[in-house]
Amino acid sequence: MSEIRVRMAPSPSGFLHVGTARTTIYNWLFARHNRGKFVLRIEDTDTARSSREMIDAILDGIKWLGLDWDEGPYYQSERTKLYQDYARKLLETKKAYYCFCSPQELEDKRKQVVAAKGEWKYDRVCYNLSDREKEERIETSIPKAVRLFVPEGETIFSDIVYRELKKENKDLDDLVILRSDGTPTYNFACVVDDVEMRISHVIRGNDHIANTFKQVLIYKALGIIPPHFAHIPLILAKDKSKLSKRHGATSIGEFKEEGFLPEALANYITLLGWSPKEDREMLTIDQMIELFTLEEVNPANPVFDKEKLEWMNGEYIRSYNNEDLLDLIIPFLKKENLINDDIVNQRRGWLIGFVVLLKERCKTLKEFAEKGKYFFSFNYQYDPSAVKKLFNSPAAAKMLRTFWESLYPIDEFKKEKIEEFLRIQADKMQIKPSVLIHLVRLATTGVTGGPPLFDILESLDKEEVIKRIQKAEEFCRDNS
RNA sequence: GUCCCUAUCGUCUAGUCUGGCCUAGGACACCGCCCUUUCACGGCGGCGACACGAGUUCAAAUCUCGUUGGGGACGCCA
Repeated sequence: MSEIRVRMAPSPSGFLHVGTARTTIYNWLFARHNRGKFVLRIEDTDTARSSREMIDAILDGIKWLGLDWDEGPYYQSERTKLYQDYARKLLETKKAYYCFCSPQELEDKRKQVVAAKGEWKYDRVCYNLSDREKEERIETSIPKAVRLFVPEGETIFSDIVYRELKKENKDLDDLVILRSDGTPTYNFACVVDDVEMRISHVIRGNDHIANTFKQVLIYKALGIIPPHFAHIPLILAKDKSKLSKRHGATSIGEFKEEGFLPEALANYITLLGWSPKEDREMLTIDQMIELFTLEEVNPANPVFDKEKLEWMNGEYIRSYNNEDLLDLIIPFLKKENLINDDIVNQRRGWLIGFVVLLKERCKTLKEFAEKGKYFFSFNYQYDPSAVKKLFNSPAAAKMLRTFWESLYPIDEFKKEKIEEFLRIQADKMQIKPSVLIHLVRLATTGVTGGPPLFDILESLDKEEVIKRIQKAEEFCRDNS
């Protein structure tokens, strides 16, 4: 068997979308599984909609996911002459012909036909021109595009995911392969590049199935055996419509900002439409490479379920070692202005403690900054519904006062010691320890949930704890 | 409108190609219990699906046809 070569060919008219990301992963996994090559090609023939910024965003997204490429990126915009050579070949062999119709003319005709409830199809006026008429138009330099002549019959190809796909050629019309400005259209550039790059397997979204029939026709006209095709199902949003901006995060960059780990996202996305069987879900990249096959890709379109991605991300967070995890969290803490470089350099041990306390409670990296805000700042609000229940009486204020006063004598502010003192105070007040615990938790963190209280208090340290409880005592008094 | 694809719990899926092992398995979510100062994590349990209708067969989630639902494509965009 000849070398396995696949390619990903994003068009830089947007950021790296989850759908594109998954197609990239499938291509990459297939290449690695078969010890083949993965080529990156930027389809930027539409210069008006392409920008360097988008290209970089896409490249960064691919790298962030932990993927790489063996060749490229190639840029179609730099290969115009190549496409023209191929088009010339087709003109010479009469598999293609010049079309002098202006876009405006065609649009008018199309509108007319559609208005009369007819089926619009290019009417081949230019194909039917006499030789003299053709020469005349060429001489007067009327802009001319090149169209592929679609013969009668049917076009069939075998798809690795969808099995045999068939289409009557009469349902296709003579497609433009070279625009009047000399640039290639997508289908043509795609075929020429896949040929030139010796692509063995074309793996892309199933929204390209209709294009594939046209491309197969181009291969045939060129007298070249087409590559293998594998169309993969499209990712849908929760309401089963196409995944778009209004459904929340759809670009890889957004997931990064929300604190998702690349390996979690890659793992989850790979499982949309493919299963390793044996009820396995948590897969390392190496395991995915080993197990991935295109034949097992499910042909139906899956729905993107962010909740499951969050669960999976939590699994990855919990499996991380604390040191590495902290490094991943630091940017998020900085972004919220909770820490600065001094704290990172001088209090790393303390930060590790913070990570340990929150790691089982966060599904994303960003949540460390959200749920852990009170570790760094007194700038938090008391949860209103908790205030109603707990900070509602002079008695509560008194309990808080008794407790913070009792903290002064503790010289070693360690959790065991604090707990011991709290239990003694509760006993003296003739209340259950849990009552006091809840009060102190709300006072020192503003919320009712979170890591074990005594760990939090030790982490905050004595001065800070006393200050916070004093403030809560005041609040409590004003509130009752 | 025309053409193409698709259909197992709410969601991702195993099982479908090679009918019987399926009173349909797992995961997320949800609910309950246990652990526990709280929230989580973890453990245990529960809820929950073969879209519908014909046909083939001793036997159908699995094969065939139709219906319905969903998706996609119909550009001198990619």
